[in-house]
Amino acid sequence: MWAVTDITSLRERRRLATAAEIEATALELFARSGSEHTTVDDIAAAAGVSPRTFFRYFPTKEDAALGVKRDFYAAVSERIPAGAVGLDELSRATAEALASFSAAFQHRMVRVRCLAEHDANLRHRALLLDAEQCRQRQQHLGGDVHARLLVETLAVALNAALDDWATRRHHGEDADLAEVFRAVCARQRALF
Amino acid sequence: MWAVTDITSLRERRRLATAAEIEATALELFARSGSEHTTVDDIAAAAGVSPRTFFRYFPTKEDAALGVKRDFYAAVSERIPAGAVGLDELSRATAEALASFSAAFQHRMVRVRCLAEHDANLRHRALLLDAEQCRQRQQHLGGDVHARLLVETLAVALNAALDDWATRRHHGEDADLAEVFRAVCARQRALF
DNA sequence: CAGCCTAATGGCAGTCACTGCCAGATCGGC
DNA sequence: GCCGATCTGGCAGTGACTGCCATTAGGCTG
Repeated sequence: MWAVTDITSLRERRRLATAAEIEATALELFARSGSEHTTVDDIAAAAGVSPRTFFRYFPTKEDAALGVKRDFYAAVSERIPAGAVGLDELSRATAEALASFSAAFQHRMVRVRCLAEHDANLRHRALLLDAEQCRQRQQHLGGDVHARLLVETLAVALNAALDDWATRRHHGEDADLAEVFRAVCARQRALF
Repeated sequence: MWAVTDITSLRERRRLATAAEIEATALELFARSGSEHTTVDDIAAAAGVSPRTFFRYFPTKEDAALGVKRDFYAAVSERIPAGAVGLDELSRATAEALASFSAAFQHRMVRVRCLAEHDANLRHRALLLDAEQCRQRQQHLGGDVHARLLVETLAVALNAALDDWATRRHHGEDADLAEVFRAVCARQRALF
């Protein structure tokens, strides 16, 4: 048991490389034929691993393409202060997290969002990840109705902003994610 | 080509009866063992139909237990005016729809909500139905960001209210659904 | 009542997602 | 070089879901 082992041991690096290879392959095949007409065997063969190994990395074929979504949640979550209980506070922290994304990461996000837009399987799986994330944050904030409303109401704005932003980006517009999010939050507030 | 044929032709009645039989069976088996450990063959056998026939009535085993959810959407949708574009207006119409439910229907709702609370498969499938419903309403209202925020923000309050209400009911409290919904809407508004 | 069209059902074979199990290869520490 | 832990591949098995075809039952028409 490697006391303070380096994050990049050989095994760790190989694992990450394999996961990345599978993810890239899945994205390419899904973009070509849609997840509906792509089998796990297809992805595994194209990525150079056995189907059995595929399932050691991802629980479903859709998950293989949604790595960026998990990274997104990780990035946002670590920017949110522990004791936040106000919508303003959470929105601001979220916007700051969005503003910190690298160009490469933003590009990955756009790609996957555009893919999911026309792919029901991907959309559904992404929805479950969203819900799971909301559940975790909600319990982290107390688990009562107030926490639920807070987390889910924010999630609505966040997802709407992400889709709006990705669409604009995909159409060539140079939209700023944090700015789009703030604008969407304002529109949501205006509903009341 | 039965010009104004009765809704309850023999065939129609038998179909509805079969669907109801399958739904009741699924609910019972899910309550006993969870959807995870219940196979379609189990449900079909207990309901007295072949597995092949089961899939002619429901696309997945989870759907067999969520009939009340589809009925719920149908009931709420038909009460919502066509040209509604304000949150207040939609909330009020929704509350009125909720107030019109029969005791029997409310009982079905409580039962399924409590079942889904501890059953990940059911919860996930219900989530997809919710999303699909939101999508439809959103497109019905124009399909822009405003429509999306409107529909999904309301859906957050509605689902939170339904779960809160079902929990109270399950604990013996005589909670009024429309009232709980209005209270949750107020709490959501107070977030801003 | 007999005949006929259509809907409903059951069975069967097939695809595919996903899992448990076991055997072989590989890596890292000694 | 040796050993324990990890990674991998293959294989068999379960279960969801579908397409196809033969049989049955409902309901209309002559």
